[in-house]
Order: sequence, then C-alpha cells, then structure tokens
Amino acid sequence: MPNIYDVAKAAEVSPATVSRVLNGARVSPERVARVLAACADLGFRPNRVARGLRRRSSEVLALIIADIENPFFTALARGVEDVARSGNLSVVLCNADDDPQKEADYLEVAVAEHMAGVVISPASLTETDLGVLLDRDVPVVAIDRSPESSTIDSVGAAEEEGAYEATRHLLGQGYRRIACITGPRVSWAAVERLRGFLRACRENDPPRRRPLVRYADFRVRGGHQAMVELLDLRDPPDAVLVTNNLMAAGALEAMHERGISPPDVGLVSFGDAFWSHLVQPALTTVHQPAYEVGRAAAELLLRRRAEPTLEPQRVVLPTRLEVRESSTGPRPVAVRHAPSSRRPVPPARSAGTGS
Amino acid sequence: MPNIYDVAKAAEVSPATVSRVLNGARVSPERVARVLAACADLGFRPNRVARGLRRRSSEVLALIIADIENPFFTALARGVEDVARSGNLSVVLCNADDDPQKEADYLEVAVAEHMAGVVISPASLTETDLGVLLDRDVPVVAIDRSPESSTIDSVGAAEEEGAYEATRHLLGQGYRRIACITGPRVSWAAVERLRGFLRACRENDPPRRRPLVRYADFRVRGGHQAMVELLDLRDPPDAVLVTNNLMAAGALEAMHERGISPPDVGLVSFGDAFWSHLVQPALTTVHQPAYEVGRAAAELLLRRRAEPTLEPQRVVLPTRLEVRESSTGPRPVAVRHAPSSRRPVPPARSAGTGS
DNA sequence: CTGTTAGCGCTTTCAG
DNA sequence: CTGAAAGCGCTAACAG
Repeated sequence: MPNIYDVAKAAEVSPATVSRVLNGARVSPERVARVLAACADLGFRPNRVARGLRRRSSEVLALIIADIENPFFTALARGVEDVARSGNLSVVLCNADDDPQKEADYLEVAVAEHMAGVVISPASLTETDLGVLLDRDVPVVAIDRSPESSTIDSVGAAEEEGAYEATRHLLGQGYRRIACITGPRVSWAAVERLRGFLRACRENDPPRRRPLVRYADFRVRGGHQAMVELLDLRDPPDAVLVTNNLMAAGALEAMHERGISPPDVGLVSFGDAFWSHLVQPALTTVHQPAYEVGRAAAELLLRRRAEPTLEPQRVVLPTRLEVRESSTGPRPVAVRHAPSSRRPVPPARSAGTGS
Repeated sequence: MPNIYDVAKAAEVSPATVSRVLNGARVSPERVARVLAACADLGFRPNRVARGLRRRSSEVLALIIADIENPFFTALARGVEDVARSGNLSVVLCNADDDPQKEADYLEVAVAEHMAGVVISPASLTETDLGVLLDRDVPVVAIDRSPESSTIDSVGAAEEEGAYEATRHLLGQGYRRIACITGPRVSWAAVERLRGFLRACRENDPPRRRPLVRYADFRVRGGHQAMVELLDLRDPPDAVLVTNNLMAAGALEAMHERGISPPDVGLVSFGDAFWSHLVQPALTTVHQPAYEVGRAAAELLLRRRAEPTLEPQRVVLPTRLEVRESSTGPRPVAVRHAPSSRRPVPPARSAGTGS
C-alpha cells in the first residue's frame, strides 16, 4: 500500500509535488508525467482518510432518510445522487428507520467522519437535533422541515395545498363523509397534509360533522390498521385521503378484505408508485416531486458548500393531483338514498360484509 | 471543536489516558470519572477520521447495491443493517444504479475511506472488479455471485430451483407455451433463474417448442417492453415467468393495456412486494429471502473481520413458491381443449391455494 | 514552479 | 496503571 512518499521517491520529486499533481495545482508538465507514471506503476491510490484529516472535510455527503422502503425516499435519493455526482461528491445513504436513536447515531457518524454535508429528512419535529452538525459547521439541508428550519436550508413540497386540492376533489365527486389517514404527529408532512384536509373540510358548505382523522405511521401495516378502524365505525367514511402510498397500500388491502373497493369508497393517496395504476381501479394520487426535491436539496448543499455565509433558503415545490379511477364518486345507490341535508349518507359497504 | 488534548488538559491527565478511557482500556476509576466529566464539559466528540488514519480502519461498512428502487435491495439493506448494528458498525448504502462506473467509484471510495468492509451485489459478472478491495484486504462479501466468487464469501438464494419450481407449477396448471422474461445476461441471478426455467421446460415431456426467452433489465420499463414483444408474437405465450417484481409490474401493465389479465395468461414473478396481493388477481411469486440474505451477508462480514483467515464460505438460502391467483390455469376454453391425460406435469409440490 | 517542514487528531509502543 | 513521544498519509504554509 504505497503512499505519497513512495510515489515521490519513484518519480524523483517531493511529496508536495505529488500532492499537487493529485490536486491539479500548477506543476511542470514533465514532472506531472513522471508522477502519473509512478502512481500507475505502484498502483498508488490516495488515502482519503489522511486527506480528510488534513483538510478537515471529505468528498462524501450523507443522506439520512426515515425509511428506505418508502418509494418517496428512494426517488429522492436518486435526485440527490444525480446532482451530487455532478459536484464530485459521493453520497451515502443512511436509513434511520424512523428511529430517533439511529438517526442520532448517523448524525454522529456524519460529523465524526467529517462528511462534506448532510441532507436529512428529519424523523421528528421534536426529537431530531441537528445541533451536532450546526455546531461544527457541517452544511445541512432538511427535507420538509426541521426544528431548526428557520436557520438552515430546506426544501419541501406544497403538502398542505396538495391535500387541500385532493380533498376538494373528493368533495366535488360527491363523497360526503371523508376521512384522513395521516402520518405521525411529529412529521411535518403528515401535519401539513392533515391541515390541508381540514381546511377543505372546513370550507365545505354546509360544514360536515367533525372530520374523521386517524394517525398512523406512514407504513403499510399502519395504513391497514387505520383503515380497519375507519371501516369498523358505526358510521364509516365514504372516502379516505391517505397521506402516503405505503399506507394507501395497507388501506386498500383492508378494503379488499371486506370486499369493498374504490371508488365505492373513494381513495386518494399521496405519492407516486408504479403500482398505483396496476391496482384496479387505478389510484388517484397527489404527485410528490420526490426526485426534484432531492435535486433541489443537493443543489442547496452544493451552493452552501461553495458559499457558506448565504442566507438560509427554503424551496417549495408544487404537488399535483393525478385523478384516476379510485375517486370517481360514491356508488350510485348511496347517492340516490341520500337526502340533501339531514341524514348521513348510508355506509357504502357491500351488504353483509360488516360483522 | 475540542480535541483529545483539550480534554486531557481539562481532566489533568495525559492524552493517552483520554484515549484509553474512550476505548475501554484499563484506567483507574477516578481518572475515568475525570475524563468523562471533561468530555461532557467540553462537548468533546472523538474525530473518527483521525482514529481511522491511525488504526487504518473505520467503523462503517458499505453496502453497494445495483438499484435502490428495487424492493429486493431495500429488504436486503435492512437485513444487513440489523446485524451490522449489532456488531457496532454503521452501514452506508451506495446505489450503483446498474452502472459499472458508479460501482467502481464506490469501490474506490470504500477502500480510500478504509471502510470496515463491503457487501456488494455486483452489477456484472464480467465488469465488476473486486480486486481493488482484495488487494487491500478489505473484507468483502458478494450477494449472488461475483467474478471472484471462489475466493470470497458470498450469499445467494436458490434461484435456479425457484425458477424451476415456478415453471413446473405453471406447466402443472395447464399452461402450454410458457415464456421467461429474465434480467441482463451479466446478472448471475438472471442467468440462474433462466436456467431453472429452461430445465423445467426441457424435462417436460413431450418437450415443447423452443422456449421463449426475453432478456430485460430488471426494471419496470424493461419488463413492459419485453411483455409487449411477447404479446405481439404471432403465437404468443399463454404464461410468463418474470424474474423480478419490477419487471412483473411492467409486464402486468402491458397486459392491462391489451385487455389481457392473469390467469388467462399466467404470470409468476420473483420477489415479494407488498403490492403483489393488491393487484387482482393476486400475483403468484417465488419468495426471495432478501432480508435473510442481508443478514447472512453481514454475518459473514463480521465473521471475517474477526477471523480474516477463514476459508471463503458460500451460503445459499431457499426460495419458496407462493401460489396465488395469477397462475390458476389458462382460460377455460383452452382447458377444455386440453384433455386431462395430455397434461404433461403434475402440479408442482406446494401447499398453494391455487389448484 | 518546487522542496522543506510542520502539523490534522488520534492511538500505541515503550518506559516508568 | 500512566505519560511521553512517534507517527498514520496527506496538505498547506513558507521559503527558495
């Protein structure tokens, strides 16, 4: 495992010169050639750890995500990677697995390894502590929001608006009793989406009864359970807005188990998934620009690396409703039976599936 | 950013002593207390880069995968993480994105950063070069196979058998003209699965016509295109074995576009996906023990770190056919035409619900 | 343009 | 059990 001194000796130059050619500083062409030859000869590869120690920073950035099985994050990751590579950074992915402890561990690793920067989707608005990075001036950009949002770069999507629009859509299709299955209370995105939902409910005229809300965990099982609860209500919803696609899968499964299927009970989900249009009927979704969010995040990071003193910036990307068949309207019979104001809409469950 | 000298000064001990308490060496309890107090006081965190330089190894292992959007790899990643953590290693994920160049870059990073080890799912049997790791004695374990397989640890699944069993199953259900959409020729798994398929075809008596095979890229679009080609044949297949679930999604989409759906044309896929049973009819799949493969890989790595001179080991995990509705048999008219005595193969052994 | 030199922060002999 | 001192491999002043 040759080092820079071995190369220097072989090329008959000083170690500094070797370092210079390695880093593209000005060196006479003739020496450059000698050094390069020696490197190839010895199979030399620079030790980045040593360089990192000396320079106090590395060429790799960490992307810390909450759940590697969530397609949103994998798409995001590709966005981050694509622009990071164009800035000559490698990116390593750290899966916090929704566990604040793991997340904290990775944050530690990031500072201890002098990572070039961190893009993080904070697991929790309350528990995530970016202080360890900020203290050490590690560039960081948050996806969605972080407790420190006002002082750091961040990028998010227009979650509230997306949920609002989706809920309006459901209302417009004739659904009367809409529920929302959202994510953890500590998740900014979950809260925003819920807000959009509630705003649409509130605005609806005449106002409906107290909105039906379930908090789950952004995962398949959580969505399944939440939907089971909703369906078991004495007066179940006739449409559900589910705030991510993993939970939507679980919810759909729960519906199937009861022999219910959209659009009899309407379903709108957040996020894109290639299986959205494989299920039948195809799922109406609120498109999240995951890849673009990733790109934007990496761009902010690059920018800050180059110019550490810039004002913190927040970029918000639009969401977009993609109407498919899971929300075309409640079953005809239900609509017909529903008197305009007093009585609640009869449950849209198929006869005999209840108990 | 205090260092070990600052702590030493504050605790009135030598830097060596600080290092010792940090690493759990024998130090008098009283000094341990002083050092710990000083650490907390100053907010000291050891610099892993410096430690890595000195010790010539780090506490993080790299997991290099071919496609982060492939659920197989995300499940695998969780397996690796779970055991790595139990061995006090952090794991960072590197997405090679099926690009040998990116893969090579990450390999470089892994050696240059003195990673504790590498778990890699080689993009290509021909292009992937693990030499750079082996030269430097970086512990490495390959998922599936690598060009250097005979000399390094590896873990894989019983791909050939899985494909064989799946094909037998299809044959047993009365399908007569079965095609296989497999992955790239350079992928060990793709080749194995194809082999299993071909073996089953060959064994089938009387032998069918020349087996229909399409090579794709293990991604949704590739599966889609391959299925389009098959369906456009003058004499299209009546069943298809698709060797991963991303391609199966694409294939299914292509079928939908043509108004065809399983089990009229049978479909069996490799790999689990939560959406497998959301589509209707639910997909018959060959279960791959992705999580367990990940665990096994990490265990091999830990083992080798502890005991570098052990013989290379290969572990093979079983696959399992999960019969669902996408392979219950060709459309009735076809079945009626096929006299039962002619049916070439008894149903494959499986406690399925399908028959 | 080039070489010399002094560290980056930590671990690890080696004495004591 | 503890401290002094010597680097790990590289880069960045600083002279020349």
